[in-house]
Amino acid sequence: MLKLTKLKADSSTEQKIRDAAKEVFIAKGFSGCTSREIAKAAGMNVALVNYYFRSKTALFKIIFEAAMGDFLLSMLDVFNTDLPLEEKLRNYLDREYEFLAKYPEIPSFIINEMGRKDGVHIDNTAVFECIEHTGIFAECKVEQAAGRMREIDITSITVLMMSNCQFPFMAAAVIKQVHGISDEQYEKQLVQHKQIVTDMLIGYLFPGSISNQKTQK
Amino acid sequence: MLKLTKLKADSSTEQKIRDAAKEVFIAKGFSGCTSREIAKAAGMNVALVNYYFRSKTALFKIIFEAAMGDFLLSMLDVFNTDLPLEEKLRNYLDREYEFLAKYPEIPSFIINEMGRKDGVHIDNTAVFECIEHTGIFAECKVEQAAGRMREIDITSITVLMMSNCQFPFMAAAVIKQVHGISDEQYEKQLVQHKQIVTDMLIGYLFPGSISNQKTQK
DNA sequence: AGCAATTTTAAACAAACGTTTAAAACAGAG
DNA sequence: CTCTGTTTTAAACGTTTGTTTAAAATTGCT
Repeated sequence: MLKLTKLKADSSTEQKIRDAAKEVFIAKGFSGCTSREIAKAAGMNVALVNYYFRSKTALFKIIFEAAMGDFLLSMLDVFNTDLPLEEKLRNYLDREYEFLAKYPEIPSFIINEMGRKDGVHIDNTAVFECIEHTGIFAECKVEQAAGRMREIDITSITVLMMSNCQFPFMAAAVIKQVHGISDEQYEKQLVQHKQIVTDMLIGYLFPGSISNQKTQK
Repeated sequence: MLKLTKLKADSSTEQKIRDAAKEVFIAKGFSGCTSREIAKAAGMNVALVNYYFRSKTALFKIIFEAAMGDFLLSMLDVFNTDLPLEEKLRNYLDREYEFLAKYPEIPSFIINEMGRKDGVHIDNTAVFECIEHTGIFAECKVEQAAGRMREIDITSITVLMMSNCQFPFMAAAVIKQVHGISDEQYEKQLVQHKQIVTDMLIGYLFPGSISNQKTQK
């Protein structure tokens, strides 16, 4: 055999570094952590980080794109169902809060790193068309034309959804400090905030819907 | 005279460093920039940063608290008017979008730095009571008791407001890249998004208000 | 002018950074 | 066991980091 010994390598060490890097990068950002910190978190020597992944920058790109992917995947398979639009959006909100409860730091991570002057740049067409391919946008336009959905451009709809899902997790530290509430209290807060957000968004986007006639409280 | 010469010092150099630090810190965060970068932005020698402000950390605290103050002040004098609550919230949304158009990076800055494990910690009671002292929360409870405002806890109300104001500015880079729109296009987007947010929030918080009967576009 | 205090500078400091090296430890095949 | 390629280690690399130093320039006062 020529060089098939290489195939077994990708299990332990490389994956441990990848996992540690994911945790550290997402928690602290690219410039907020060091190669040695990642190595230590993985229980490895510093040199191994560059042995498996050429450089800190190269490793970061891998982690970032994976995070971006996880985030996208979570929304895509909600949109790929064939429920009515309103139910799809309800499910999206459910899923989003569920995802964010599990990975609350990912939106900050993506937003910060993409906002940096010298930050990462994604293939914009890929992400957008990935979502558009689910037909969700077309579906919105159909509902809007039928008068069942409020006439708002797609961009604003997505910003409304993202704002009300992601911000409560991104600003958790500030909100907890300002309102002087504990971690457990804020978790409960988030549960009821999800309900409020759902009521508000569905009520606003589908003004005539039967599901929000006198559903206040 | 003993040592009154010191009084004139605070005009030029010190202020230039402060201004440069504000710009650089807010744009890149504490760990995203260096002392030398700040000095260069101010056109000064590195040592002067530590001559006027003991350390990078000390300078950062000053900048952070100033940013926090600016942000608070902007909302406080809206709440200190004696307009009806609904008008107050409308004005708040106006002011917030105006402020954020001018300083779009401040929310990210505050949220990121306060979210860091070893990040800055504010005097939580100070900020909260500063807002409470305007009577805005009491006013909400009065309106809620009178059945004119939806029964939602104060925390959720503030989170709703902040989410829909701050997030569109914080995530600007991501949204622009994903939707493939230019800076100018996104500015227009924000103008109409403000209107949408206002309609939605007012409509949700004051369900019976005359100002949102059939105001859909 | 001359003097004392303040402000600015260039240089240096140790520590930490990302990255590379060269040798050691390990694995599998003959 | 030996040999070969892969994985891991400790050490060092040249920079850059925040900070300090000590000398130079500047200022304000008499």
